[in-house]
Amino acid sequence: MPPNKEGAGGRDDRSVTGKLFTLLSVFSPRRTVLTLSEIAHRSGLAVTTVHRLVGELVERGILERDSDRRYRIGLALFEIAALAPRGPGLREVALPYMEDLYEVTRENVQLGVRAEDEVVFVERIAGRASVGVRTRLGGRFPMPPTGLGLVLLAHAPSEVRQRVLEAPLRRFTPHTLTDPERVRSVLSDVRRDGFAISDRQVTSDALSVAAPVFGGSGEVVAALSVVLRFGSVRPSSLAPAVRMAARGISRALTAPVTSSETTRPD
Amino acid sequence: MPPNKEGAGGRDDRSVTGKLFTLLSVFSPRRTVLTLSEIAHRSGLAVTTVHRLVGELVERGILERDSDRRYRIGLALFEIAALAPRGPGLREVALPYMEDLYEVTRENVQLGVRAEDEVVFVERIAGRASVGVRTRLGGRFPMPPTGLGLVLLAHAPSEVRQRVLEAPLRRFTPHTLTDPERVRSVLSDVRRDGFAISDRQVTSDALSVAAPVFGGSGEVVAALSVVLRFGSVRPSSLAPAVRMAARGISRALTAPVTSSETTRPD
DNA sequence: CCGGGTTTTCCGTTGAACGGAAACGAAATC
DNA sequence: GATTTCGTTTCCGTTCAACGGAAAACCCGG
Repeated sequence: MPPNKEGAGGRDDRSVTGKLFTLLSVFSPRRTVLTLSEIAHRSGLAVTTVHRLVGELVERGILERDSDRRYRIGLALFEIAALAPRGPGLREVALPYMEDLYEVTRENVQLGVRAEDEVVFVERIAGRASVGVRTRLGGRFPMPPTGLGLVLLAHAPSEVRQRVLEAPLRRFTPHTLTDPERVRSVLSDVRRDGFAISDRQVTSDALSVAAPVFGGSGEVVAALSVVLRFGSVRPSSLAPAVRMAARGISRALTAPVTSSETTRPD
Repeated sequence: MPPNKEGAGGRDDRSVTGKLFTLLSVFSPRRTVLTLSEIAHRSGLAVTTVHRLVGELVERGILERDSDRRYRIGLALFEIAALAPRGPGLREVALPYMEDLYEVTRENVQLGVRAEDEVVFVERIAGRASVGVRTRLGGRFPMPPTGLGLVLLAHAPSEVRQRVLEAPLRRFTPHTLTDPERVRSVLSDVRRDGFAISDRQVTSDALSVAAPVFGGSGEVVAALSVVLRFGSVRPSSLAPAVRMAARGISRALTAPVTSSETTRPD
């Protein structure tokens, strides 16, 4: 068998770092608990190698083993990831505003950022009453069909937009826009209006209203959205509320020139 | 200089895995954004080595670099960590019950698990109105003075209890229990009663009521708590509600023998 | 233009990582 | 309870990726 080329994760398995990464990438929402040989098989790495690496990872709490002796992602990883500025860091400052927005709308409120050419969901507040959304924290989704994605894509560097619109646009419902030119025009509306509406692009019963969150130097660092059942409210009537919340977050992000950002001597 | 021994993170830096881990461990709530040489310095690794490792990590999205060229924890790590069964995985199933508990009490609701000899906070719902709590998601805290910790410690393997109670018990307020024997007796009450009350152990204005969350085989896998302002409500009056919520989570954890747990052929 | 810091490239040396092989263990299957 | 199967772990000789010192490139602020 050729050394790598397939497997599950990244491209280059030569370095230990690469191996570790592909090894960890074998875990997925569908497979959060794996045996040693499953990991080996799916990562395309030698069992022996995986055995050694995985051993070390367990020692450090990056992976965990239960009584069933199988492996899962450990708390240590969670603890480190909690420091990601664009992940939990962002969530931390955004949450109060998201809660307000939720109180006012009683609908799903979502926060997302762009990772490469997709949206990654960073936080969600889901009311019992609200429409079911199939978003998982830390999960990815194509940008064009989601409200969050439209906002992020509208403000992404043009190469990104180029790549995304060149690739075939996946259809989820009869309403999904699949013509790049149509999307392009929507995106320019988004830039003009300061918010995006994605109407039944992912499921036929839901639509979302999204607005950009700005960072210190005016770039869009995230997007905030409300997902609602189709036909419940006139979507554009929610736009001001969503924009307000998003601006609140933007301000909160910009304001704090806290000393914690500053490097201090030991 | 002796090869390792000091530095910031783990014990053994010989292996690449170890280096990577210590390197990442250099990031902390206080220092989420670092320069190359800071990382090198604080991890005790050679600049060259850090340079190479960090380069690879950035390539894979584990670390990120902004326009300021400094390094921070990246989204890729967040995405992987989102799969941790004891982290976001647990949170996912617990959240609805936590929300119910919050609706009923309008107080801070917290979820935590044990990592080695400390509590790690996995989720928190904080109302505007509720007492300020100084807990950070993914943050650690000693067990004895917190409600969550008392529950976790009460049901931890006896070696853990031994270790924790042998070590000096840190005092936070005049009320903090520092006598191991007193704590031992509290712990046995916790086991008997099925809930714990931590009265002004961390701050003089707050106390918490906590209950255990059980996993499939009857072990305690997490703890749930409500933090309230001292003097507001009779704490024991909340115990039933907290226990109910915790049991709800336990049931939800046990019930789903979903096919996603099962390994299926490719 | 100079001098501190940091970041990056270069490259010869070496030991950590590698992985085949085989022993070991656990749990179905007969 | 004997046999097969599948997963895990130990062992060990080979080799190449990782290492890190040195020096160049870069980036300020003075």
